[in-house]
Amino acid sequence: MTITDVARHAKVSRQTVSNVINAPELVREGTRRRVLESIEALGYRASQAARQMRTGRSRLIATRIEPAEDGINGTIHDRFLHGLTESAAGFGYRVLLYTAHDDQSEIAAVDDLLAAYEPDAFVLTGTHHGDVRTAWLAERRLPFVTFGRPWSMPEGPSHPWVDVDGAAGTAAATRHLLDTGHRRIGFIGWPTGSGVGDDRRAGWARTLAAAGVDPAGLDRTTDDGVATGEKAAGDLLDADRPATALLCASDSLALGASHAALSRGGGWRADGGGGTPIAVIGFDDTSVARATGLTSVSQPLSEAAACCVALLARILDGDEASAGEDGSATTRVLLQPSLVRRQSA
Amino acid sequence: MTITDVARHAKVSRQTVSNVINAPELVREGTRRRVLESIEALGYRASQAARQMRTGRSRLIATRIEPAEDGINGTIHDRFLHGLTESAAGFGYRVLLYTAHDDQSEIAAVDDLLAAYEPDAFVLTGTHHGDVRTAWLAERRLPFVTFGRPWSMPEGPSHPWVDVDGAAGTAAATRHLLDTGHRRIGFIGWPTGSGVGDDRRAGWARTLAAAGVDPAGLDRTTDDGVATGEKAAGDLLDADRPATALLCASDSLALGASHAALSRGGGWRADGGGGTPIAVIGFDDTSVARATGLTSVSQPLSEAAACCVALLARILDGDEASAGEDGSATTRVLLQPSLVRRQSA
DNA sequence: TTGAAAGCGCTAACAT
DNA sequence: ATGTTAGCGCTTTCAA
Repeated sequence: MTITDVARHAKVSRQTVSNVINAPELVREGTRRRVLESIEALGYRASQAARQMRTGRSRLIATRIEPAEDGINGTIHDRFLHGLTESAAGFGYRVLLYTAHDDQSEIAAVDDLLAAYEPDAFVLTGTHHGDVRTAWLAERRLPFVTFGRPWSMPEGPSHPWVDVDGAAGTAAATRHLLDTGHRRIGFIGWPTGSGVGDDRRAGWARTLAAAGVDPAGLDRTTDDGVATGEKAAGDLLDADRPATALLCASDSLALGASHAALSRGGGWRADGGGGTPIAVIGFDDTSVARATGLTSVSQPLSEAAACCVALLARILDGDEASAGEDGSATTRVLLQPSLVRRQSA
Repeated sequence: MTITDVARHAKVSRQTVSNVINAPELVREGTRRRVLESIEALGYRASQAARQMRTGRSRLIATRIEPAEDGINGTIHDRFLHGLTESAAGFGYRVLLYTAHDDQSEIAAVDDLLAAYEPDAFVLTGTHHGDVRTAWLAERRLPFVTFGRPWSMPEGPSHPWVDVDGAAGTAAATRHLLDTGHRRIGFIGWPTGSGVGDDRRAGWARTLAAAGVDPAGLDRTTDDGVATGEKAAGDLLDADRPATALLCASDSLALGASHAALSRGGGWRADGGGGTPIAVIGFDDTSVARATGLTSVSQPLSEAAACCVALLARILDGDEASAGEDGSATTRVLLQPSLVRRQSA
């Protein structure tokens, strides 16, 4: 089933069929309809390989699939990937997967892919300080978008990115806790330097400051995990001036925190028990949060994925009309997360 | 960077370079080394598109990415996908994604993909009774493997598949509970007819039978979910002859069950409280199980993915030598799950 | 063992 | 508005 078959069926030349597909305005109405009917009748679809040879475009977007590392937080990558695949299809692109375990091996994987499959663009996730991947891609003038801000851009021209405003998320969560009457709102986050983590902490800190609450002794730093979260929460709850609410940088930490609250008789699951229950809020709205009734900050992942694809489509399919003055005006998207309220806060 | 550049660099004809890559035994040692050096030096890799035009092989494996539906159990698909991508790369294949929301739309997606990208094979997940996808693919003689048994094959020739022996998993879990002294071991599973669910229930039932334990009043059927699991577990725990252990068809159900146990003071998290704690075991060893200390039956997902790829590679790269008498001897793989013991049982 | 010729299906440039 | 020509990079004959 080739373009020649269609041409024969529609009694036109091969080229006319090609024109109907790629430059319909060049073909007379009647001819076009006849060709389209033939295409329909024969169920023809252009071979991507042949097309790629000619045009140099593969209509493939490559992205890395992560090992679902930590388990709880890994699930968000899954949702992002699904959104990406769906949105890409809408623009006539397909998603090609590769694996890697660090920046360097990802560069190697990208290089490999490039030579063989020539993906038109890349979507990078998990940007971090000192990310060498973006520079590598930028140097080679390869089209790409990151899901995640460039956390350490030494000035210079940036690249297109989509991200979720984590600080706004924790700020909203903190505000909610303040509104519920809490003053001693603890924060359990990751060690300084992680970009994402610092951002989330910042939203909490600035909201507390704006409300005139002293954050002294309310900030805890720990690696991600349920056990570490439980320990840090224990710290905050057993302090001289104990926290009454715990905001966490991840659902893993929050799950641990709610265990700590529970074992001290102040958890939201400990029905009754006297006094206001200890509030706990997580981040990412993972399956665990949904399943356990944990209030959590939710990232609009499908939307983020859709933005990534839209950005790429604009770059690749060169919609000149929408390019800003400097061409970079709308290549940065910061999406707002939302607080999903459940039983825990 | 084409094969011509390499030929020039190595001072041989284009064809010889191609032979070095595709039929090394035809090329004299010295020439081959020289060509390989040129390939290395230039960083050449064959264009997949051009190769595909000639050979009709895309070295692409297509699979569906699911919407991470239920949340908790969806994460296993993620892990499978990662394994698939990694294993495929080992055989020189890449994984191409598509989405669909039911059998019919999946067939449409596959059909679409086929015409444009010509993937060499498909990996189908989530087989079920009355699955129309496999028949569709088989009719067209398209290479594919399913992760999941054909649950309703009306005799006839089957297709290659890889699955995990769910019954063996629940059997092992039941045996473990029996060994720990439990006799009243309840099972909370999905409504009859789901293949996977029936299988898991069967392992429990036959192990109880083998131990001479009467299963009367110990079997509960409910849709998947945390809330439904909690309710069913409540039923079993509040019965005249209450269950002392709860085996569940999923981690979602198990999570609900452990909540029920907890609220009745018999949960494994209720330290002390007198008497043996109520044991709970889940299925799939998801992040939730890991995070909450839930004992769960673990599926070897990377291995399953590796088997899928290996099966496909054998079919596609036609390793005649390893083909059995009837060619189907080793196209069905049933992997054994393992019980991951944690605090809950 | 190596090289030359042909052609996979498509589209960009040019000719009609 | 439609048709003709050429060639993308590769591999499969076939010839040397």
